[in-house]
Amino acid sequence: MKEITSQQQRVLDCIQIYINKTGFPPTRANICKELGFKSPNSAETHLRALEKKGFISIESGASRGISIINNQEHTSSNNEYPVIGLVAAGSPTLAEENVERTINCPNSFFESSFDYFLKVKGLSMKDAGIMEDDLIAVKKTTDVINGDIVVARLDDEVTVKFFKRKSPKIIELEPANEEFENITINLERDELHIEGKSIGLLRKN
Amino acid sequence: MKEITSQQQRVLDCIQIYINKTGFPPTRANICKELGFKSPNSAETHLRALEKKGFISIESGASRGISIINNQEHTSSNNEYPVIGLVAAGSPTLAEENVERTINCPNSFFESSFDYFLKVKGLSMKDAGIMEDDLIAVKKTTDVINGDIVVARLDDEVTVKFFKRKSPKIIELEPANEEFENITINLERDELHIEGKSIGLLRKN
DNA sequence: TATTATACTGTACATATATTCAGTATATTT
DNA sequence: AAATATACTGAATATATGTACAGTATAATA
Repeated sequence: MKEITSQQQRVLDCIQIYINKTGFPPTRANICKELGFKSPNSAETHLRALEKKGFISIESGASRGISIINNQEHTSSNNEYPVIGLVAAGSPTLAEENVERTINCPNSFFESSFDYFLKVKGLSMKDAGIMEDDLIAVKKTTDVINGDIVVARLDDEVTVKFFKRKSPKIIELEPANEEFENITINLERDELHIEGKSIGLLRKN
Repeated sequence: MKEITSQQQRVLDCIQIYINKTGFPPTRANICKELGFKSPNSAETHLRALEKKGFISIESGASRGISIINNQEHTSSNNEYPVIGLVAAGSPTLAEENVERTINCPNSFFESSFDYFLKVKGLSMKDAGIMEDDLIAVKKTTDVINGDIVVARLDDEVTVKFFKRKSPKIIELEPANEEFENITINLERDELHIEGKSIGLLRKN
């Protein structure tokens, strides 16, 4: 996609504003009136340039047949995010049988992007404000630092805990509840999988 | 707004689907083709009926000048919800100076509709999983029952607590933290305002 | 019983609209 | 120096489109 010129940006903005205001795209004449052009061909050539550069698509022959092409990243569109039950055994996969339902949520809802909601079982993180059946927004990543709330898997056991690296080979998974004990992992002996980290929380009363 | 008929619903759906697919509304002829009508006037009369009942608006003379009117409640559209800081004194009004920012969120995000997010100060509800700076989704209502987490105001002091009615005249506001004490209110002496109740919670790590 | 709303077909037409062609001018690229 | 992209005016036109008019038919309402 080539660079957009400032005039073309004005035209593109004009189209978006017109759609927001009326619910349907403008005609060439509408654009001319909005931007002060005196010939419909002024709008036409700009539209063709925008189409060529991939910012809009034009349905040939159709009146008001302009649609703005959303380049995924930038827009604040919504997605259906899967809700996965935290089963005591097994990796929290996105396989269909593990998806309880989905939640529609803006892509940029939390500070960072995320991949799924995990439904929390138990109260091992209660002092961190994570209660039973809360949904934590999980970002799939292994890039975690001390203090992160991580979704960790030891063999087939999945838990949500604070991450703390004690030494290059020793990691501790700390609960936020006096009644639970730290889990110490020696990476030379035990296999630890970091499935992701929590970047937000959702609770529906 | 009168009842919509099943055929009118088909036409309305057709319009929405057409917009989703193409980015602009259909013509009469488009609707006829989609629904199998043989006369453009079939679409026209349905459109006029939908307009009369308030489901759409039609811009006279404009081609494809149809826009669907969102009747707030029903649609799964998004809204900007204000985030209000829990100031120790004063009612949590939606006045501009109290709105820290807004959060875009589907209208049907929580089980019930709600009016604003309240940013929580302090840890008086920590055992209920409500931590400092958490955002609780507040529905403006005075219709609360025992066990509800309510936003209550005593004079100018606003707090979030469990609601418990002890007797017709006595209400207790219970914190969820051993270090805090119950607040007992005698409605004959003290003035209690229930600003709303919490119907959900949002935390951004 | 008359009226109104719903649900269509079919024809006709004014006008709303996309789109082409002919120019002018400037800036950038090859 | 030639070609291409940008940024317009102005006029012309085929067609896309809204919309009115004339019918038919059924069901609900006053």
